[in-house]
Amino acid sequence: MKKENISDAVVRRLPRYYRQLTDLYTRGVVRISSSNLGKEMNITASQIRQDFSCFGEFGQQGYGYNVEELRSEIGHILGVDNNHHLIIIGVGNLGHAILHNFPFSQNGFAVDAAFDVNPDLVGTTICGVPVCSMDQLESFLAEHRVDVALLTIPQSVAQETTNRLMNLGVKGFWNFTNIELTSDNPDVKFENIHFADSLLILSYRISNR
Amino acid sequence: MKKENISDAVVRRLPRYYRQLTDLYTRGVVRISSSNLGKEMNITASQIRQDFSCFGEFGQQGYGYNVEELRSEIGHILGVDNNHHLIIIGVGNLGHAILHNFPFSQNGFAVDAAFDVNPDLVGTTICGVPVCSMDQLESFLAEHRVDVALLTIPQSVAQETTNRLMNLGVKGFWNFTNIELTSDNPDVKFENIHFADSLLILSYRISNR
DNA sequence: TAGATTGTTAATCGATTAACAATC
DNA sequence: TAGATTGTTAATCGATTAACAATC
Repeated sequence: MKKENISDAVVRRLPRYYRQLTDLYTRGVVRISSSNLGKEMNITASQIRQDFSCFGEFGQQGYGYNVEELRSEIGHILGVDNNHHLIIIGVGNLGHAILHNFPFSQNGFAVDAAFDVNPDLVGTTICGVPVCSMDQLESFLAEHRVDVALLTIPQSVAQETTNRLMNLGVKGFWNFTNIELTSDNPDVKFENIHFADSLLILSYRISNR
Repeated sequence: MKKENISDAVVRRLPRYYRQLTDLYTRGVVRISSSNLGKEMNITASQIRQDFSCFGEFGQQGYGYNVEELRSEIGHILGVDNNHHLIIIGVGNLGHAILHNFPFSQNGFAVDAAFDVNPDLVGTTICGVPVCSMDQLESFLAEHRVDVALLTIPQSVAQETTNRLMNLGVKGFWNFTNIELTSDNPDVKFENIHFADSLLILSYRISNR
């Protein structure tokens, strides 16, 4: 159990472990060894044991890992039981779609409000989430703890809106705009969904044989 | 100029270079050195030169890189001028949003058709793209070349639909469902947008200090 | 020419894999 | 107990960084 210096590569594998273990759990599998888990996921058993050992000792020699317990441990590491609070900035087509489809609560997030500049939307409620005016950001954040802002706004206002939210204390940004956001506060974390980058990577792969 | 064994890490950086160079180009910047590009992108100059040198010699000693030319070279490597053809499988909220918002043509893709099981949608046209029945997949693919299928369908049918499309010759899958798709044909390429994984990575980062 | 900057080779660093003693 | 499988240390592999001769 080291707990220090967890590499980015390890962290990026955790959600996939969590997904696989959830799947095993719902299939009724009680225990699994690193080598069998590796076979299912196309990962070496070594890597799996190495990854888990960054966070603790979750297995038992001669037995392997208890699926339910390991799933819960990894969920805990990922913070799914932290009851995070999220707001949505920008309720266009994409914001709408995510609000409708994405299982926020399953991933430990509560969506407290959405914000948009469109006066036709302000005052309405979408999937139980009230849509507020962007002018209300300051007053809302004065009263509510917000851990993550989901950004589905035009590129042109993305960085300035991020700055505004950072000044109001928001530390996590789930960025769906296709630009790189920056902060000089190292406590502020960005996670990007760059659609275009993803499609271009696929484009590369199908273009070269 | 090696051209063999381009690592995944390098490929995943290419779209970001492309984005940055597009930005520089629209800002009217004519030339840039690896060290200045590195400063803007928070990457070492070494890495930039190493990355580019996988594909050719695009710079000039004492001068640096011509922005317009380098941008065009990287675009070419990514295949943006290959006129790829794409179909959308599943026109729910997310499929709709992507169809409305995503600049396919800017990234070298033409959207030829969308497919859905919902009879209310079949026969309509969304953003100039005809929505067809899933039953028409076979006949459509018999007549049209399709390079990529964008999947925004329920998890429960994702792998079987993928198999069906692979049998019809589709080699690229842009997967928005939150499961891992597999193929035993090594020519078939998957690129995933795993929303939940992304949010959980952010959840981890904001949970641990 | 002198200064700047490339492309590439060599050195370093970090991540993955292999091996194995510990132990359930 | 014997077999299985962990957690961890050591070995290997690959990716990033540094250095520098080549040259515009």
